[in-house]
Amino acid sequence: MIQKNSADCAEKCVIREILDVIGGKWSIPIIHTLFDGTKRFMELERSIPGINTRMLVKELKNMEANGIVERTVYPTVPPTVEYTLTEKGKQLEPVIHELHNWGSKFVSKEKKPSLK
Amino acid sequence: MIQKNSADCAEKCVIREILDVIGGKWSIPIIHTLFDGTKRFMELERSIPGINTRMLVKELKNMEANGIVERTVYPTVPPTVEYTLTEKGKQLEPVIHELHNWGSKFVSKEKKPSLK
DNA sequence: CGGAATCCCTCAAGATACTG
DNA sequence: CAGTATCTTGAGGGATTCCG
Repeated sequence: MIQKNSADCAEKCVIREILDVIGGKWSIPIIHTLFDGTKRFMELERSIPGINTRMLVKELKNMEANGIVERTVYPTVPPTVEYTLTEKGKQLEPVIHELHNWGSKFVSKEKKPSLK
Repeated sequence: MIQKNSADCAEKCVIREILDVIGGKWSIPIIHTLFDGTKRFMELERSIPGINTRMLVKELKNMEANGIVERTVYPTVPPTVEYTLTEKGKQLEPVIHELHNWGSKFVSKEKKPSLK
């Protein structure tokens, strides 16, 4: 039996932190795109339909701050910036896989009312 | 065309749907509490420090609409309402486990700047 | 090209008070 | 007890313009 108080809260807090990283609207699409390998800023922008500049910048900064992606700047003119998944970021694969696995079993087979 | 393939977009959409279910601030704590078994409304409220009535109701309704929990009403006075994880809800365990597993490897060891 | 700065809007989330 | 009903705040997200 799991301990029900302090350790319990800690576990929830950890998951909260994770969701702060991958819970954003564009986090998964970005990570998913970067699974293919290093991408430039504009490549990401083009690879992810619907995202806008500000959101991409914001998410990338958040991910960088959380050690998910690495940002590399090449001093060219015009500037070249590349984004790569870190080891920490790459290890999100089983998480996303499990998410997708659960989803393929249940979600989108039914209709969700989306009550407001 | 623009996308690599259509299954790619579908996959992302599915994960989006999942995060709509478990991405809420209180979703995981509630699910986690319900892993212990059926709980009454007030038991949930007491088991989850910091949550307020409105949020608990809202999350539970959302989860019920998504087939994660089942709501059972007993016609007593005062009313008795019980919440139980459905099979679909129970199968979130590997997902949460994988989330936690990733988190315990990386999160909370470093410090997150939480830049704005 | 890769952002930063601004403005704007919607909605998640919180605090309380009330009710069948 | 198990919720509604309101009001309020703030964060997340979007569109656009500007800059080195």
